[in-house]
Amino acid sequence: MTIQEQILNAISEAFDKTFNHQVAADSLTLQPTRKEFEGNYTFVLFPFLKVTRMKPEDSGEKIGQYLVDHCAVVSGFNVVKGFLNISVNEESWLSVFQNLFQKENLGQLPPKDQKVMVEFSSPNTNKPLHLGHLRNNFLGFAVSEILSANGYEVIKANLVNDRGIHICKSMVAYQHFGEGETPESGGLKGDHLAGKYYVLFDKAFKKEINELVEKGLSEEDAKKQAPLMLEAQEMLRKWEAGDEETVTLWKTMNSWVYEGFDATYTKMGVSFDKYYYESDTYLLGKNIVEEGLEKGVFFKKDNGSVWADLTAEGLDEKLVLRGDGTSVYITQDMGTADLKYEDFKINQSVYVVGNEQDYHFDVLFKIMRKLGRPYGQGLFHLSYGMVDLPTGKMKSREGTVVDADDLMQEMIDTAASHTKELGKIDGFSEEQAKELYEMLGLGALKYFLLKVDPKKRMLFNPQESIEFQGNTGPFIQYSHARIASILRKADQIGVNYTAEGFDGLSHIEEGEKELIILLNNFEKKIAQAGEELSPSVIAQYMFDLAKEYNRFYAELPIFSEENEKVRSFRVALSAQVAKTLKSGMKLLGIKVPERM
RNA sequence: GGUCCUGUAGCUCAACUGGAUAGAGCAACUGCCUUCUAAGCAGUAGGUUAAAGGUUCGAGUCCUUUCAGGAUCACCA
Repeated sequence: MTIQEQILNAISEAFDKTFNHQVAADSLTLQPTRKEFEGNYTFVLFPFLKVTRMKPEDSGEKIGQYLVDHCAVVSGFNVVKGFLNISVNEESWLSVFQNLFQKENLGQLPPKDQKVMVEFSSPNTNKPLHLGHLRNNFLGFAVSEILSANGYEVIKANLVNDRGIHICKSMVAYQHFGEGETPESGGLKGDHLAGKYYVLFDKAFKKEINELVEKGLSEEDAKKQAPLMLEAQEMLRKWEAGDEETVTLWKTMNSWVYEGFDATYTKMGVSFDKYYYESDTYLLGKNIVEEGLEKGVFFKKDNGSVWADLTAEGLDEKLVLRGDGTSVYITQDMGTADLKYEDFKINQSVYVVGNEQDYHFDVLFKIMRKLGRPYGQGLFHLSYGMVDLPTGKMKSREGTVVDADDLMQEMIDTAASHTKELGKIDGFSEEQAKELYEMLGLGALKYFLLKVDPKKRMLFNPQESIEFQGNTGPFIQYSHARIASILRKADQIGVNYTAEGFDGLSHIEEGEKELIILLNNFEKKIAQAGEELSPSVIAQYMFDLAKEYNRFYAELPIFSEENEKVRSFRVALSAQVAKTLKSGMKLLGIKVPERM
């Protein structure tokens, strides 16, 4: 039983014995006592004044006294207005720490016997990844790690958008302007090469439009009649018909792109268990349209188009199949949802997709539920806000994007120059130094993108946004490296920091108590982050813990402490903080160094 | 126009889901390296939580209205 549970049980008892009022312990809550008051946990009395029929102060006195008399963990209390502040004795905190310290699999909650698929990344194969994708990938990866720590079996899935008109645009431009360029001959990563032709298409296309407009066409007509656009549409038809030359070009260019993506994913530290390709799935879902018609979930209009009527759910009518019998986006999403279930028998499915598709997923999920899918209640859209630049929104066609590869490299370079400036790499081999720069650069970037509540849009200023001080990844990494250094020294001079080493310790300092309380919250935070699908919960916790540790580090001596038990305890406490930091940062996909 | 999201210190974000005097970081200023890593620690300053009503013992949090920013409402993806 945890300390909180013990206190709550005793409070419940107090109500029974003192006020003859029955209230279940698990319906009561404690909150951490604010720093400016004495105590560890606070019980708010206001809701119970009707029961006690006393002033708040007197009610608090009664309950507080009962706790001191009957609850072994409570050492004292005070009442301020309607707040009962409860102090827990030091032995209890020590035993909490003993338990934590000896716990195996720290940060791994018991198996839930549930499978969840997390779909994220989902790139288009006509251009390289950019800053927005970084937020998506880091979020998806972190959420996967967090769910896994919560005891779910997690399948990380990447649904690659490898077909369609936008892919054909790159292909058409390549045919016109490519002159047989390859990634090798051009010295260009494959995804960047495809992106180059996508941009070239747009340029040439705009030029054609202008020419047509000068000849007197409306802009709308010009867009439809521009030869390049007609070519792209023709290429899409050929691709769908399986035209050999088209398919060969498509395969070639996509294989270049995948090589490029692989390199980017490797650098990001992101991986997938399952790839889906839209070229395989884009025809799925038509059978569901039939099924929906039979079940009366969909209806057919005069021109043959099929619709879902969601007006009763507060939404509009939604097209699910065109009049000519061809699919729309949501048709294939319905099919893919079924496919995922058939492949893995998943209980839950998380879609990490930007908030511009909120409505789409609202519709999709409502449809799947109306169709009675067994996984219907387990569908979640992890909707995240866009990343804006100081100059406004990113537009890939206009080249106003922050490229993912470039940005990661910049971060690593900055980390390198910063580290050298501080003179922190004495004794590092070149290899080790390089590894450290990557750790720090990517740690800073990942932490920056993950510490914010996912649903909020965020501003990214390339010059100013990434810091290495304060609430940042490197701050936490630094805290870990500091402790690693302490542990090295402890081993070297032979400090026994096993549980026996500080057994029977009689007193702990305030700062140490604060650390124990924080350490004890780790699994609660993991559970919360899992429920909310929010890595920012973990990020915030990591910062709080590192901050509190650094205070401890500055205030209390370790090796110059003369009492052997106290010294052992402080090393053990440090070791536990390091373990927790490492484990928590892993949930964010961030590595921590032993030295920096 | 309908629907949804967001609005907290100059900037970037918190606030344990309705609790005490709204907290951190950055930027500014002041201290602390002859003891375990100063990418650190301590402190000063910075707020009408966009605005106005309401609900109650209590509201940044819930409700209503207004304002501002964004997204979305295609036989596009």
